[in-house]
Amino acid sequence: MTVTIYDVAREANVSMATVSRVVNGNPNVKPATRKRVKEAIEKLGYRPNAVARGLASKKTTTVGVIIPDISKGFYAELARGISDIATMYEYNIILSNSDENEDKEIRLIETMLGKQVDGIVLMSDQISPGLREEISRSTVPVVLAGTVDETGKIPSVNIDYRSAAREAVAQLIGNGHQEVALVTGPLDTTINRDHLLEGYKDALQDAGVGYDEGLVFEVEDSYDAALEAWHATDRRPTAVFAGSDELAIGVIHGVMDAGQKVPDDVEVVAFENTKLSRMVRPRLTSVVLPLYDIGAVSMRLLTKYMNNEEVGDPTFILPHRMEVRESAKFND
Amino acid sequence: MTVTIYDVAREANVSMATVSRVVNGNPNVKPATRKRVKEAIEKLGYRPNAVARGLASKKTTTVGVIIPDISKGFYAELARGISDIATMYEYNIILSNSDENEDKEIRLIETMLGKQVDGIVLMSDQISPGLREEISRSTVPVVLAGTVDETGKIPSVNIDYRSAAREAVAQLIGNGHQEVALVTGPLDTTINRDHLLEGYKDALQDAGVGYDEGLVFEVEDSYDAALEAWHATDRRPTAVFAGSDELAIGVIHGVMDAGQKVPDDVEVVAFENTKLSRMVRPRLTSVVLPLYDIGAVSMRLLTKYMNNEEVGDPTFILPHRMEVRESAKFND
DNA sequence: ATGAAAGCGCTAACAT
DNA sequence: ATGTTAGCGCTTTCAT
Repeated sequence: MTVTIYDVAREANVSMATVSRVVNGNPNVKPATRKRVKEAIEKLGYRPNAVARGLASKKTTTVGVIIPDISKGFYAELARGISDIATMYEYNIILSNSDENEDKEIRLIETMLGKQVDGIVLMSDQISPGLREEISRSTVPVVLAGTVDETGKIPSVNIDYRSAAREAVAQLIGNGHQEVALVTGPLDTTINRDHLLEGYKDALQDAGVGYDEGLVFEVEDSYDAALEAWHATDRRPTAVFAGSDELAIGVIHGVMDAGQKVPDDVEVVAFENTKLSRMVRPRLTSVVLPLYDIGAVSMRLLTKYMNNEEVGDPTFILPHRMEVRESAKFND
Repeated sequence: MTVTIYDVAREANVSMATVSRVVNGNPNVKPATRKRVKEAIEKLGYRPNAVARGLASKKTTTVGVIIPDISKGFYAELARGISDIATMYEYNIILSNSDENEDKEIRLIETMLGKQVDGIVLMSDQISPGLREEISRSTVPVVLAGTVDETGKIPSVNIDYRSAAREAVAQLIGNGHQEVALVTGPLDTTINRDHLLEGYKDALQDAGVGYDEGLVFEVEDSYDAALEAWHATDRRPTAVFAGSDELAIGVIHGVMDAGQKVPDDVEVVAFENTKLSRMVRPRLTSVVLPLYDIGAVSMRLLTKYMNNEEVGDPTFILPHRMEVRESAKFND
């Protein structure tokens, strides 16, 4: 039924070793025999069995990708960057959703190692001690994409979220706002707690503005949650820094529902710059997270580790910038 | 370095076959020896090599997923459905983006077959003859998710797009509109050409309304394209059926830019019902495509084929419905 | 430039 | 209930 390297060898009157050589592009084959082998391959419709190859060579040319939820735009964008570079280097990807569940994450790493992946790209909100332990035990390289490891030991690719937040809030303050709110997803994730919130505080402190806990809205990471939070509060800050485009839109609609205008009464800066940011009115001024690039760079980084190339500092920081549209106006 | 089944066997004083049995949950093992083996596994940190297992058993418990573009919400949602059911049945997924490119699609199938996947889920706008040929040659089952095969030979899971379009347009006409526009993505895809457009025509015909080609706007599948199309035309239909949420939002903003109101002056029905539909104002009335379910059902179907279970009609049609919000008002 | 032969780590008869 | 023995289809020395 299945055509093997033996069948090809017989057909071409050579040994299987020779067939293996032409299949793998080894130059030590006389052109004439190479031609004969190729014809035999064509004639028999031979297709190399990657599993057998993987067993013999101990390389599978596939990498594992662990993602919280592929249906979320944020991660899907990262995944596309990872995938494109993987394809470029001729790797395939085993993709699994973790739902941020530590047990699942650990189990997925185990499964992927069992499948003999050559490397792993991991995305998560948080590297728990258990996860870190598992990663450090891994027999193949692991790199984090858009995921901060507080210890800085695990290779990772990110932007400087804290500075980005700080700059955004500074711009808002620079526009004359004294009451700048922060609307963020759950503060139990590293990025929200140690980067967005801290960057927000940094900017306040830089400007000599007092920190007012009542202006920090910690909500579930969704449009509805932001909207409801705005409906529920009677605070009326004149500026808002939101932790995602979706949160920003929720806030904007909340502001509108309160009879105010964006950006005239309230300026809003978002964080992420998905295509959503251009599809709402007013359009969002947003810190742009280069998600595709983060994915791409992390995969590229992984290829280096898989080839045992020297990589200096394992912590990569990509540049970020702000896209100014209508929800907040800055002159730069 | 790597611990094999032999090492475990030696440690537990049994044969490798026995180890294999306990690893695979074969009941024919005395509890006492099972315990010894498990302890040896634990002690040595043994992890079965899935590649070796795959070579010996000719099953890899991994399936290939070919997707146009994982960064598009439409497909990401399908993918999540596929992934969840795959996980449930203990399959892993090799995920690759095709960008709707026929050559890539064919090459991906080849690669996946080379990796010995047990089955393939394919998504595409269009099953070209070349692709269909490749699929029919596949040594493992292939099922289409959210993808229509005109021949009906290839197993697939969809909704009845044509009826959905027909019903949506009929509702609009029922609201008294005589000029109902269709804003659709490229008409060279099966769904747009043979389902949305035809369903639109069906409804017109049902109601005795003449077909006016000038009311069909074929645009690139994006917010901007819809918006620009609306800016460019001087037709002022009072109702619109849009081929996606994104197109609908573009139309709505175009309508607003023309000084008209939705739904007062123009009623708009979208198609897809992404979370976007609730995040814009007015919120979208939209035909809901059960994308997650389509993905889930197609993966479930694939498991049946992989187990050689009998499946009757290979063409599965899931139910659809309309979610009425603000961009069009219906009383039902 | 080509071939022979030994694994890679496991499953799956078959035997006991 | 447990062990023995062939493979699975390929890569990779090592010879020649």
